[in-house]
Amino acid sequence: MSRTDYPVYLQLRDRLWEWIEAEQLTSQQRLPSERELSERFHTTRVTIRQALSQLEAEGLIFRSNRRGWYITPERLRYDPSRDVGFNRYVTEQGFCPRTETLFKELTEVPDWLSEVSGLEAGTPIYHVFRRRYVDERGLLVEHNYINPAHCPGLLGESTDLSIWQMLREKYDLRPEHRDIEIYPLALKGLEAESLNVNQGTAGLYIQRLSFDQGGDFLELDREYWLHDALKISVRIGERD
Amino acid sequence: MSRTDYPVYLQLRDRLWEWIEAEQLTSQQRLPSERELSERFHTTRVTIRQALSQLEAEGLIFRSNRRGWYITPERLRYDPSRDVGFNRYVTEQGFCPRTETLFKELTEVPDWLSEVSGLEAGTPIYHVFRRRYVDERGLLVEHNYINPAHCPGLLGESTDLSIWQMLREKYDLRPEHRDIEIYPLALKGLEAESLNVNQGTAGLYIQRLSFDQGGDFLELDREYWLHDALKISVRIGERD
DNA sequence: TTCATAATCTGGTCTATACCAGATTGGAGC
DNA sequence: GCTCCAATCTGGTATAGACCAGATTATGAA
Repeated sequence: MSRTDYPVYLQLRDRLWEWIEAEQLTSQQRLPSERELSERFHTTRVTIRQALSQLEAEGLIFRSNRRGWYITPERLRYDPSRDVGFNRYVTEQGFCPRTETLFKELTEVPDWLSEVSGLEAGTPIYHVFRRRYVDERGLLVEHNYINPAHCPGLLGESTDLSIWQMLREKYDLRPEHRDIEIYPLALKGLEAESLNVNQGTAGLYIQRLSFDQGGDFLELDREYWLHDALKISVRIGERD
Repeated sequence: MSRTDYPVYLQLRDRLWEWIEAEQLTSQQRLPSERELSERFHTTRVTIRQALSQLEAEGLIFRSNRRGWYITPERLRYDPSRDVGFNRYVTEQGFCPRTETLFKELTEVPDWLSEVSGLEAGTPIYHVFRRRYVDERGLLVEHNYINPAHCPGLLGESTDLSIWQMLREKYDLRPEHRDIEIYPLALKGLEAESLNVNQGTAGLYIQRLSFDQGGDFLELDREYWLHDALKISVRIGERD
């Protein structure tokens, strides 16, 4: 016996879920168009969109701008406390990674970065902006702000692979401690455009601030992930 | 010069933001009703709701069911790697905490818990379900599954304070290592109802699986937070 | 004053429709 | 086969209503 006073769009959400399971749709497969679905389920496009938005919030489906709705791939497991490069841990999980460098520049430390890093505002800083894909779906964009005092000439290197691997192998740099911040936010502006999603799409923000043994600022990493793309997984302890 | 091809609801989002700043609205203050806003900004309720939803996604405002829109309080900082009780770290940040135990029971280990904990399915397990407030806004609900082998009679104690403090002081239990998982999800079912939010509201899921020195399962913690309620903040390193 | 009830206000849901812009597709011409 | 362009398909945006249910407030009786 189902609750009859349940709103239509929630009933549709459940029916769509069941329909997707029954059809055995899998990762990256496309759903029928909204107009077709609204006919099939005897409702309007507005209401079917409400139901689809629910499934989107739950991470079952995602939208590709003006192309349609698709089944969301499995979440990527991610441990921000470790230094394993993106390409490596994506590959280890059986997916195909890709990184695009959207731009890189030598610029000046802005005020907000000065506050968290301890660097003096106006001094030089490397800034790299990259987009990362898994199985050809763009999952995140990332800003890296790197202290050039410890790695002169970094921008001449390729930034399509792990920056930390490069810092380690070329400049013998490794972080001594890190301040990590994580919180949900809405993707907007440059980040939303770069990921080709609508303004206000749910996302997850991950920030990592790395310092060396002497307490010097090494690097700031600001990642903007799609909300359905990852599952953070950390093991604490097993030491002392 | 503003982009004229910008959708109305995004212009409204920005104008609402500016209006809120100009009015100096602060934490927990109420916005005018949607009907009033749609008149004031010369648009329809549907469109104003789109703009409000954007600000909600950004965490600037939140809705209280059929009561209105309110300014979101500052995010709570939270470090899931530490054992500081909820009441303590909320108080330390200048807020007022409150915890309600919605129910507690002695039940049997379900299959999914058996898989992650190593306990045999069907064996007894304590289950506590609580709701936590900050400044009288319900921010999260939490399920605790506790291994009764290590703390007999736990349910007789009050669970409105820190469970870990009790485990530490009464039963001399402390976790040796933890597996933590964090990801965004949609609040639905029991969790949405308990927090008095609409089905599909954006949330953040935090799971902590704790084991003692011998590798025995101690406790599983499943927290469902409002997406705009917290900022996870962890320091890694400064050891070895 | 207290308490129940009625009126009112609020966001939540839903219909039916229209047009837009970007993405894709199909066909004409080379 | 190829390129280019037009037709078509897609989701995205917007209007103008309507009614509902829960929350709040005003009212009036005890």
